[in-house]
Amino acid sequence: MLDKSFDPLRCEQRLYEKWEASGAFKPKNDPDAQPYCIVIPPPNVTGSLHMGHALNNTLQDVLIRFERMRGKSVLWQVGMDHAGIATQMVVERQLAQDGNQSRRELGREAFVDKIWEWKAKSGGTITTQLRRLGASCDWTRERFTLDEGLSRAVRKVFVQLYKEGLIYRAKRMVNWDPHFQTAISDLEVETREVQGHFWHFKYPLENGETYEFPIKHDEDGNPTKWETRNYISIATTRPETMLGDGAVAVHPGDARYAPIVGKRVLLPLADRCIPIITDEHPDPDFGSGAVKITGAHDENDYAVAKRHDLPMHIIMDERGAMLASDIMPGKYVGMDRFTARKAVVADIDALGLLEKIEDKVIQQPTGDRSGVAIEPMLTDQWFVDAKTLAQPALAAVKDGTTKFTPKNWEKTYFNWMDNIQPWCISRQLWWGHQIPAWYGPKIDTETGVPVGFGKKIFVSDANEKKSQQAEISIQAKAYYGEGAAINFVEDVAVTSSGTSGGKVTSVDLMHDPDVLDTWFSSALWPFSTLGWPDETPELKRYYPTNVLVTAFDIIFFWVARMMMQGLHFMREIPFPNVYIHALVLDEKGQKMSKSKGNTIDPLEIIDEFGADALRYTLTSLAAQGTNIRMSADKAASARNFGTKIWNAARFCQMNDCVSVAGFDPATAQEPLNRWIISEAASTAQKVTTALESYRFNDAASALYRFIWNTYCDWYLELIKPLLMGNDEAIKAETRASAAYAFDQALIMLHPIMPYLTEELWGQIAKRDCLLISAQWPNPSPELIDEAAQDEMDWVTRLISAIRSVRAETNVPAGAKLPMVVCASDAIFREKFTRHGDMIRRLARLEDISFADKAPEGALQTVVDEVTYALVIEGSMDMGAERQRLQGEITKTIGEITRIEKKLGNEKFTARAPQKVVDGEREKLSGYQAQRARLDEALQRLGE
RNA sequence: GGGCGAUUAGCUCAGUGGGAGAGCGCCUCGUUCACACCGAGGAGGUCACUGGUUCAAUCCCAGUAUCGCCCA
Repeated sequence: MLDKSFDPLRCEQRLYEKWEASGAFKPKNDPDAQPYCIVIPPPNVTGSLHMGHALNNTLQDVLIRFERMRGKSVLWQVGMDHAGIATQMVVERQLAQDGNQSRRELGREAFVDKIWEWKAKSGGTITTQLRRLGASCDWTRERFTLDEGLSRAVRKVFVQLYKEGLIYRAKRMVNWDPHFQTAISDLEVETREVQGHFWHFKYPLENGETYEFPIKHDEDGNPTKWETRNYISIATTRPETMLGDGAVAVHPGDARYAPIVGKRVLLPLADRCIPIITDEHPDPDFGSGAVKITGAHDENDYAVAKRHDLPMHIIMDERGAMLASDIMPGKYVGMDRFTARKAVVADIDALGLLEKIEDKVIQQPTGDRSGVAIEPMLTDQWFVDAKTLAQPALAAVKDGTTKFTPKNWEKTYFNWMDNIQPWCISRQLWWGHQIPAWYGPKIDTETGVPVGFGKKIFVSDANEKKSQQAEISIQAKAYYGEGAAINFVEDVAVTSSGTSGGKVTSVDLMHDPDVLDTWFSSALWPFSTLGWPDETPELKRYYPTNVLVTAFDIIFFWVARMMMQGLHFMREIPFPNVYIHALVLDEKGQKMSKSKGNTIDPLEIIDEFGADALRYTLTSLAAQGTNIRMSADKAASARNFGTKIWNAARFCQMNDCVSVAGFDPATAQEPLNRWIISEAASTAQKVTTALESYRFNDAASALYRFIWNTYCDWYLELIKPLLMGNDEAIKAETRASAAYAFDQALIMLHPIMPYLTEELWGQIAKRDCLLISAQWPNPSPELIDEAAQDEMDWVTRLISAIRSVRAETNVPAGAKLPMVVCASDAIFREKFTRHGDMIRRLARLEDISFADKAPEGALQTVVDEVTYALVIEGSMDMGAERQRLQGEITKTIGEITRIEKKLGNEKFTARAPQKVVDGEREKLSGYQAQRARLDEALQRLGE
């Protein structure tokens, strides 16, 4: 006998282990089975399960379990990425807390060892949590982006792209994170609005020169008043950058400054002169119309500086402190950028050159992980020519080879791909794939002498340090000459080279210390995890994968980059479908975030309500194109749904409704049984179609309706009299049908609520296999019996109508009333012979008789043009009954008027489809007949 | 500034060119041997606004308003 209810905490782990041990998580070893593969969007090794993961992985698991039950050979490829910055941050913080040496004190190798230790001990919390969620991924194939195999793929891709000219090293403006002291990609920078200032400075003209600056204008904009100025006014939100100014720019059409263009200003504090130039960049209507140009520290200024060949002074070091150089006044050297900002403002003020300070809301670029202001900096970095790689990726979506669901996300994808920028892939970190490039000096073509360390680059995709150095040595000797001794050094500051007799005798090479962006390896995920660059059977069988399931905020990170790399290296898209699901918000519709403190921990929901409840909630809310507001209340009602199913199973068990081997649902005779079999079949169609088209909420609600509203509320109630009757044949058929329909429900609900369904599956009957491996329903259309559906529809409507009358006229709930059916034809009597017991029981009737007319003073209701009279003892509330009937009549008249008006419109009858017109006529006559019955009923009540 | 989306019952949200739906909440009744994490019944909505297309618009189109998100 089943317990009173399902106990998730007691069952979940046991069931999960059973599934895993059964081998169900591994692809089916059947060459004829159709392959189906999803690669998990790799969670970050430092991460723990949040609601977004819970949704993302629930939906993947629903698809995976569904396709597995459909008999496909299913691979859910799982794994994690190494999350360069995040992981390094976590371990550095931990070292600091434990009072250990810092990263730099420890040295690179020891530090990386520490990270591996950390990973072994604390990394990958999320994989345990995915198990709790019920994710049925193939753990035997779990991968990590820093695995040997995946690292090999990364090196191969890097080297090939380099040789193809699609990866290059260049000095460009990058987003520099002074906290982590590394470059980061555009996508890791978020713009935050902060309260800042606009400082207006005066830059005096060289040698005290003056000019006439217009200060008043007439209506036509012609100047009417001038003042004599010996300075040019500029404004800035980042005063400290003025120390690196290379020019002041004005718009070429700006007449105010025409007299001084080409002259120079004396840059205050720095005491050097910079030119006044013209460029299209300054907006004459904004501020003073003059702009300071700091070519090395601002994206726009960089463009101007390049156009005019201005010097680009790098004024900060990697920590954002002022850098010693010949242009940097000693006073500021070593000052943090924000300290320097204050100092510069104070010093300018002291010189009397601070014109004014305005408050201003600044769009501050901020590191999404560090939270500090990002500094645009001119540095040497590696870049991917994303524009070129984007072209095939763009085309594949344009021509429908890869489809987005919902489709409108394609626009977002196009928009980003069309405006794609070179992708900065080098990171000044230690945790990650070290860039497989080695630097050496370039041979001067004139003198034959090695010059300019770093100007010559060698690459190798070999796997071991030794073989890399061997390969690089061969390349180096080919370049520097066979006689050159090749030394590998660790520090760029100590490189040397030797020459003798015009030949290179020795040369130092250095491995690039930087690592690649984590996303560089994640982009290879759909094929690197399947074994590439080896031609493994998995790669052959499962690439392209079937669908990528992810949230929209990751379209740029994953989808776009996986598309680019997949197409380039596999010559084929990585997935034909991209399903973009909702974001999970809190109850108030706000993004969940730790800083806001409004997160809902999925594990807490699992602890309280069970994994199934969480999964059902998320699935039922996963409507396309909308976001999800999560709350514990919603999980509670999903839990209640589970309890309902559990108790239906208990009922079946108590009544010996156990699935019968070899039972053919098509042979059922009883309309009631034929009906529930029909309903199960049409539910199967709905759920299958819904899951095939990623309409998860439709699948969930179809199952909810079938199980709760159809099976529990009606079917189980209706079979009670049959099960208590004496007809053994009917009882047997009913038991078998009840068990069959329930099994169907369990099977179809399994992908969404795997634990509870598996537990019931095992408990209520002897089975050949676990539910996870059971076969998905593929009901033949002949199981759908419209006549049975119509008949049971009538039964349920009649019962509802009688219950409604009873409740509205305050008939005591327990009272059993006799009912008179005001119809006498044989077919009708026969219906009651078949279903009388059920109707009597559910409508609480004592006895059903037939007559032409309703008896005086009875409650009456009309269903399908037939009047049913409930005879009650003693006096009833005539007023209430009259009011009730009058209400029904009013409603009916409303319908009649509406349809008559429609049918009275000649254009309608002429132009609307015949089917619609006929339908309306039929409805009209139905309502008219009903109204006649209701009128009679009212009259019979008497005055 | 550009783009996307939303606006339907008290709340959260589905949905459809032809009779407005669910869950939760609310009201009334009920502990009949699956289930009170329940059952029965009920109240509650000019489907944001203004135009247009159509025989017919909550749905399609245009515009307006409000809100949200992404990008600059």
